[in-house]
Amino acid sequence: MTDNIHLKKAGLKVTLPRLKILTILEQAKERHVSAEDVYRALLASKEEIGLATVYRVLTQFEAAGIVKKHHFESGQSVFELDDGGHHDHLVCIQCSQVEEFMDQAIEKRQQEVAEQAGFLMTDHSLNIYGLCKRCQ
Amino acid sequence: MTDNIHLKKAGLKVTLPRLKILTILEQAKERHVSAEDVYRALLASKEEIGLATVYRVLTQFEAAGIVKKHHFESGQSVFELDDGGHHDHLVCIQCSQVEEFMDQAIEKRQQEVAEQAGFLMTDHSLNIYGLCKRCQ
DNA sequence: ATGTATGCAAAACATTTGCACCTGG
DNA sequence: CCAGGTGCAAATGTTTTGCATACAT
Repeated sequence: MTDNIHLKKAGLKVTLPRLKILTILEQAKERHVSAEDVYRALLASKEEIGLATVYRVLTQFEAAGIVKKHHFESGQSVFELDDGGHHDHLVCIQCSQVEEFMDQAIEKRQQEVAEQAGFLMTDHSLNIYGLCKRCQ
Repeated sequence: MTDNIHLKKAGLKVTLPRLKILTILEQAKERHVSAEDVYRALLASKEEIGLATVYRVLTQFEAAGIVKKHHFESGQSVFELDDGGHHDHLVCIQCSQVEEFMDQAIEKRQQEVAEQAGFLMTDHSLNIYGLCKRCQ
């Protein structure tokens, strides 16, 4: 299975917790999940994996470039599989659902703004908060 | 003094802690400060104000539109006086210094992106992370 | 075998809250 | 005087860590 390769390539031992967590991230209905979400999903599938391990594994995955971590307003961090493509987020303040978008014009202007300020941009995050279609 | 008016207009009693905290926000070298920063500044000026009060007052100030609260990557929230004008942020990942900017083209595109997705935008935050001039 | 991962419980943070006391209008 | 504000300590919610045990290679 391709998951093993993913992990090995990242220099991580192929362990059951890591595989399970990776599977959950791949099969989650919502692409953007919190550590707690992952933990609950593990419990639901009768896995004996501690919350501490979930945090440790997600942190390792982030360092390995397997997932991306975001800090929305909610207080807890959310993770999503990193498919390599950059995008920004629309976050519903009612149902917490997250949609992704990507706008070349904005990306370009950001780069220009950073340059103009003498900043060496390493990263950026743009989140639009509001009510999604269903919550209005 | 204009601070009293600020507070009264917000329906807040003019108390010593509130005045002191407002003064600190106005006189801070760095416009963007954490609750802890404010608390330390109070200690430095020999004020007997608890950290809980700092949080309470800052939260009230936010509700009253006196300050804005931001969640950068750092884990703690930072506050800045709200002068009414919207702007986004350039955050130095080394020295934590924050610069402000505002770009009409980006603002406009954001609005369009939200509309296109059927989102009713209530708020948005754009943060560019990187190394500031001095830290490169 | 052996170095790395894990589970559990405890610690560490940032922030909030309950409650008795104090204070501004 | 008295509603509202404050200080302190304890509670909360999230994330991290120490350590003895279990597991992958």
